[in-house]
Amino acid sequence: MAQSDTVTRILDTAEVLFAERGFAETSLRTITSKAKVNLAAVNYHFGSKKALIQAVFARYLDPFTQRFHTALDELEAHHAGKVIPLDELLETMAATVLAVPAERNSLQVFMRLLGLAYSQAQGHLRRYIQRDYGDVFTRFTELVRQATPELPDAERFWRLHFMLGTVIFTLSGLEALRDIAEQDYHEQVSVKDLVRRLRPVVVAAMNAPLPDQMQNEGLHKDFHAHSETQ
Amino acid sequence: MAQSDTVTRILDTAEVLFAERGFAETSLRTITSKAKVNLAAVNYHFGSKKALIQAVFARYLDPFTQRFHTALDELEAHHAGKVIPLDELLETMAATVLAVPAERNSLQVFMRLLGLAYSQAQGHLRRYIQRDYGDVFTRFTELVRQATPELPDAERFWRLHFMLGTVIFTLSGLEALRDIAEQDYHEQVSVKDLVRRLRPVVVAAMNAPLPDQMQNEGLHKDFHAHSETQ
Amino acid sequence: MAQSDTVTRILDTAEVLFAERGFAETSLRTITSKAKVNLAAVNYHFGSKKALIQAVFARYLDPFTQRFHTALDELEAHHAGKVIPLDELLETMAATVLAVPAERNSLQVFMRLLGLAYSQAQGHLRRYIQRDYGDVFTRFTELVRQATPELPDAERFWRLHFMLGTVIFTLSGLEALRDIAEQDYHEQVSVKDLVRRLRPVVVAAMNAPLPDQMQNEGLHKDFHAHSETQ
Amino acid sequence: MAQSDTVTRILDTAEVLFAERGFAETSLRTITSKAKVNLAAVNYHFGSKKALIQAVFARYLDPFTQRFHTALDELEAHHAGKVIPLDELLETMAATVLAVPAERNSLQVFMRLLGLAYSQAQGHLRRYIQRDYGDVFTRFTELVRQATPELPDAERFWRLHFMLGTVIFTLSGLEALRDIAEQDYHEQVSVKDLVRRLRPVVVAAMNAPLPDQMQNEGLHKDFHAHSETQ
DNA sequence: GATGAATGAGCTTTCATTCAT
DNA sequence: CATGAATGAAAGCTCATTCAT
Repeated sequence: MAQSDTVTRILDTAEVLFAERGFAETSLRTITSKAKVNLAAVNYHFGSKKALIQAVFARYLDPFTQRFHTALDELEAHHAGKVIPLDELLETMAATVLAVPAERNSLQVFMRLLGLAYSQAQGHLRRYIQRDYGDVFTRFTELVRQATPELPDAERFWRLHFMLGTVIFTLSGLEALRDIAEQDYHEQVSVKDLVRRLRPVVVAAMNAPLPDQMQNEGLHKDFHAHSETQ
Repeated sequence: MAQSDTVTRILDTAEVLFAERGFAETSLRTITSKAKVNLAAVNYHFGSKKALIQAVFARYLDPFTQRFHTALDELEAHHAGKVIPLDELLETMAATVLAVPAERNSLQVFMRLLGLAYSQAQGHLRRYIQRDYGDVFTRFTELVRQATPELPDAERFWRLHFMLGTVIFTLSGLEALRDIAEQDYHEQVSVKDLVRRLRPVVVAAMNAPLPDQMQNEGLHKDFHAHSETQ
Repeated sequence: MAQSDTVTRILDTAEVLFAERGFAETSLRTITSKAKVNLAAVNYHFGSKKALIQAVFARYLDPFTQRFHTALDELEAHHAGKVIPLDELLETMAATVLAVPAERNSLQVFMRLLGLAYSQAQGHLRRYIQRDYGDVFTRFTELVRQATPELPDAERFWRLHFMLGTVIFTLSGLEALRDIAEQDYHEQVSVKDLVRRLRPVVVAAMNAPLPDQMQNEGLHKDFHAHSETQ
Repeated sequence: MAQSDTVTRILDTAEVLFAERGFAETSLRTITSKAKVNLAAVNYHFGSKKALIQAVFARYLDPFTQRFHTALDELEAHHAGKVIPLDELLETMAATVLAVPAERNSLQVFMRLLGLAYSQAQGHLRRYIQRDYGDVFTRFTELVRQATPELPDAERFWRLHFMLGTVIFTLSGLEALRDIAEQDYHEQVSVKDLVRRLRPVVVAAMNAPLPDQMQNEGLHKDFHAHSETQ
């Protein structure tokens, strides 16, 4: 068996299993036996389980960042120094996200990885992503800034993360939600359907009116009546 | 040591550790040694690790569902059979969510737990929550339906989950995001600030225009140009 | 709940479970939960699991030894100093064995317990039985000795145990064997049937000719041809 | 350390310990520490404790069935279609049983396993033996049938099991009985001695006169006087 | 007299990793 | 280059027993 074969099969199998069960719940034994490679092959080729996780991630993020940079280059060239409209930015990102995954399930893997990267407080994954792939996000954020000049910086930061949450949560939990939706509405949803549904929502969210200034807490009593300071 | 003491200490410790690391990554040994109780105490009081996880959820969800039912009762009484506006529904929910956690950090813990419950595809947790706590969500969803009569049912379902993703992602990753925001915008964000920011976004998202009908995939080529069927 | 009630229920439950699964495979938890008594009740009433096991035995062996002594008294009185024939001794024993158990199945339970007591080599049970109930067996053995004067002592010892094996094995595995017999021969067997079948076999076995003296191993080659020294 | 070494040492050690204490009373920790192999080695090589037990068994039964088939082949060839006398069948079986074990104690293991296989009502072991090794016993039983044409089928079935009980009980409890015999009769008994003693007993038992027909229960009152219906 | 709570020891099994070949 | 064997650590869980009330 050629090396590339072994490595690829490990990655393919790991990707699917990670998406199905999570990282801790997926053992190397399960991966290697399903991939029909030797148990020691993961450690041999990747060094450790953690490195395998990052390799699974890299196989996604490397082409993504490359394509995304290229797509943003084209977009900037096309608009020739003028501001790029928000919806075009979002559509470009969506198109790139959808363009990358070659196999079934892997978009979900990607989203789940992103979700974990954010939610795990200790976060070796977050640092790893920030370090290796932070540039393209910074570039994208800057373009969004130019497209929404009226938004205060902090507000934009939060709204981008609100939307990141929407997308990651929806796509990483896709399987579960799809089950429920199918059961309740007899509707077969594809990722494309979801992205179509997401577009107007994300645009509307980004363009929502600014919140009231919080001049005095007392004025918002019905909303925050029982909340404690956290 | 009184029973309630041991049980409470296990729950308190487990809650924090689960939220920090996830369920699989948190061993009973870690929980019990940190809680300074005997290792066998978890199995004695809860029966299994799985049952402990559900007990951690129950401690949040039981008072939540109770309060939420009460709050919805009051809201319905106040509106006397007429349709309750969407923003009042959302504010009621937000107020209830904020009212439940009694200790510091626990809103974040709760949200992180909810996020985990959704993202674990095999989902004994999801089934458990659906079974034991589904009623109040069904009731809430029905009220939202009356408040948004123009939305198709499926669309409403997805938008509610989009917003659920926004809220869960933001609040569960609060610590990490707070760090970044503070670093970049020198802004101290509280949960209240976030909720204030969330309100117009959520309302706008729910009221966003309907997506274009997907009559023909070819028509949306700039959006889906490179995507494969998933 | 009266004490006797608790004690009796523990004994009743333990007896059945021990017979079904063996001693080590039956936990106090299983016993107490099935008997619907407190987990600590066994230790409270009996002191330890080992003591419970012995109590289960005592409940059978105490009345057995008492009745057996009485029956042997009567037999000796009836024969007035003369030798008691072997078949009368055996029938007396059989009758006593059958007379003891009061409930359904409990003869089988008793036999299974006896079998366990013998087969467990470390044998605190064997010592316990020997110590507390050895007398009546010694008395019986002596009477058998008088009834079979031609048998060397060692030979008699072994043949008695051979027959003990026959009886214990057959009666303790009664359920399984009954299934097979019923399936193959469409025959409903009762304990009485078995005892009827056992009688001529046991008598013939006890009266079998003495084995050849083992003067030289080479003379018995067809029998021991391939055996090693053990 | 070569694989065969580790596997063999585990089997050798397990065999002895199982025979000494039983299965449930023998922990993998005890086995592996005594065999001086890693605790995980049992699960690595055998998969589970249950599989180890069956492997211990198989190491005995595989050569036994093979040899026994061969020996019966030879016996049939020698008698050229004519009926094989009972004592030759029994001696052939005894010789095969004794020929197999390579190490000390393993005959006892074998017998104890057989005893357990029969006495455990739920019986995963009995099913396993029946499935994998039933053929040779069926063949043997048929030859015994031809050798004892005068015996009713049911009677033969029961007598074979009576004798099976004798053999299993005696040999599986050998250690205990040996202790007693040594103490009482100052006699060193070997397995060979026992087999020599067993031969005439078994033959006599198989050839014992048929029991009285049970025409009327009342006629056997002295035998069953005190017995209840079971 | 009886029990719910608690405990320390030990169980089988699985883990990621390493090693010798 | 690759792998079967092996390993130390740790996992979840069950055990008989004890203790405070």
